[in-house]
Amino acid sequence: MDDSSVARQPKRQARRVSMADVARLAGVSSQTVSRVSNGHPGVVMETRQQVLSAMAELGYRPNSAARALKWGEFRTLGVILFTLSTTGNVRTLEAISTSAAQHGYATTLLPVAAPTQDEVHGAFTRLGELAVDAFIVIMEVHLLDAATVSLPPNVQVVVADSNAGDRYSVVDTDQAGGSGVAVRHLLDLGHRTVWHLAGPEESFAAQRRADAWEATLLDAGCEVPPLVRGDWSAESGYRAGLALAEEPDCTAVFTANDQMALGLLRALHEKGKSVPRDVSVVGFDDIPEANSFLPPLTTVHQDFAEVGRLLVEGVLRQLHNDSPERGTTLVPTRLVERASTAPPPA
Amino acid sequence: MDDSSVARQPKRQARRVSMADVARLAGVSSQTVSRVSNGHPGVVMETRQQVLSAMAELGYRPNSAARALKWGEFRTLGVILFTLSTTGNVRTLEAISTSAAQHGYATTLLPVAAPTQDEVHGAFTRLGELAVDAFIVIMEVHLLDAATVSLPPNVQVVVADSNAGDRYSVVDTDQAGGSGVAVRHLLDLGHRTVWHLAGPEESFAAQRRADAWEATLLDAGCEVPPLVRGDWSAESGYRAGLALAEEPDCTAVFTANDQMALGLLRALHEKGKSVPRDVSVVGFDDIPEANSFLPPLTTVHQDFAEVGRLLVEGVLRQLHNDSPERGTTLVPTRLVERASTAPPPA
DNA sequence: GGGCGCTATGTTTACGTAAACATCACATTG
DNA sequence: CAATGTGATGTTTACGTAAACATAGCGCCC
Repeated sequence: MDDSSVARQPKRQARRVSMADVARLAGVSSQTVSRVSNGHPGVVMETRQQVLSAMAELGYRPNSAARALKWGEFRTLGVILFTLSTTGNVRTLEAISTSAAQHGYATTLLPVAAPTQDEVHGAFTRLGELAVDAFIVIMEVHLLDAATVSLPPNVQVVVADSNAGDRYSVVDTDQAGGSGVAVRHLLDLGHRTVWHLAGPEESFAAQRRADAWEATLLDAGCEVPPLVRGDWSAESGYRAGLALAEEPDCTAVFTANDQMALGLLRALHEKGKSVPRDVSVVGFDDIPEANSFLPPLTTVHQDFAEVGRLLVEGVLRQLHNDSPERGTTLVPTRLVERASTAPPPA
Repeated sequence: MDDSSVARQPKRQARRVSMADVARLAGVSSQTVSRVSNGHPGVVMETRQQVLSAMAELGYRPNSAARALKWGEFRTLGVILFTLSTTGNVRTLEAISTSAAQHGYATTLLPVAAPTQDEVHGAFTRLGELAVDAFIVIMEVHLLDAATVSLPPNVQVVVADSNAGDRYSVVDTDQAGGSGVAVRHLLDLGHRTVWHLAGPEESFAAQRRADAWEATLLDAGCEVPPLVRGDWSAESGYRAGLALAEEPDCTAVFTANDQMALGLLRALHEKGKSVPRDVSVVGFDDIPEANSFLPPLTTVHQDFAEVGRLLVEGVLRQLHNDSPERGTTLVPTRLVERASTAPPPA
């Protein structure tokens, strides 16, 4: 599987063209080539042209390793995450890479196959070898805890989707706020209480959403129905929906993400329950497809772009100040009202 | 926006600990530190221990720039893509990064904000500066054409989702085969012809699917209905669906991706058309949610994992042989039959 | 017209690592 | 016991780039 331990030999293939080669062809010193390559002033037009055409002729390409060695930086951010199969991770990654690009940084992915301790440990061990200036970690915090020992020192880190604000700089969606708004929206419509289809236990985000759901219900003096667990997938939402359809007093469901809501809608439909007439449903994420569900889904909109932007700015700030930061930054959510919620049946 | 042109100054922050520092503390030569760091034999246990504890005390982390300079490789692949908002790109990227990791390579993202020529040109210019050994390009081929001039020379490239097999090594899903199967499935059910909701014009994949749809219909001696264009989004599928619902003889639709099919289903439902009783629908991609659509969607399954695997293996092979390859490798698809297709109404 | 400053270019050096080569201590052997 | 080999460690060098410093040519001013 992993041949990274295979003996590494310096590649003795035809050596790449270097500044010296270009300099020789152009009849100048390599320093002049360097000046042209970096757009420095003080090179007369004629010389510049000679160098440029020599570069073109040889297919010169600056060696980023040597550059990085000289500069002490790669202009690259490393992103550690478990999976690209959840919307949140993908959209966050997209925002990170876009934002990083705007700051002149590339983004290197360090996928961790499974969120097991061994895998995480291995990933952090390999981290030190990566051509990366700083890291952004998108993962459940208890796994980060387990691996903390091997987190390379002297490296700036920012964490998403975590509660480790006491030890790292954390940026996260305001899970609690969003969940509260979702639940209160349903209560305001007149529902006596709200059921919750939660994400998997090991997810920090799922936990936060479930906690806020319960707190909001208690705060409003409502009964707290038993918690139903899914695993983020539409399929798990479908299974949960089949069960919830049997609960006669279940008139409102807050689902921890939109995919599960999709499955839930299908189950309710199959069971002959109409949404929103018989049951109201609120999702979380506001994926682009949510507007095309049957019916269009009322859901909590997450601003992934903002999360990504703050992550990148945070880690670059730490990098430039050469000092770590702590504390949690929450990105607000907003409720998007569509057609899946209504007052309870009379 | 882009501050990559801002004057770069070598970071004069507290210099990182180097082998020399470790060597000094451990009372050995830096070469011995190197030997320990790389697990070479021929270092006596006691010395090794001293070095290791000196490393730990100073928080030593090998400098990957110097390493890369020495070895001539970064063990990193660059992936150029336009967007992470389409399922295909995301899933392909996921497969690439996983497969690369198994070969001991990291994956660097080079997002191109918009598929305009300027953007692409800029991206390719920046490529040369990236700490990357080879590239995988996921993009529409005509844009690659426009930018070809500035594609860095002496670099191995593999392309996904393209028809540039005559100039590059290309790996792609068998778009034509998959589309043919989808259309024939509908014809076999007894539909007189099949309508097509295509992806955007500038997409190569969309073009291939549309071409195959038309060819299959002609091949079967069917009338070819006017082509309907979407933009991959569920919203565009919805708009197209509203129009198609007005076509009395439209009993079967082949949709170029699953998201558009979702929107189409909503539109048909709103217009009082039952799927599959009145209209049959086939999608493309087989996203995880397709099974939870109303009704569960019959669709063409793409093996993104295989595409990613082949891309990585192809580019690594080129890298190790130091010679480019050409030609196209097609990854087969398969039809997943669910509940959205049936014989036409009597 | 000689010194001064400015511009264009060349030379030296350092970045951190690791291969290649050099040395040294000690054990083995004839 | 001296010659020889062997294993552990140190020294030199090169990777490609770019900052810092050096130099050479030239116009300008008093």
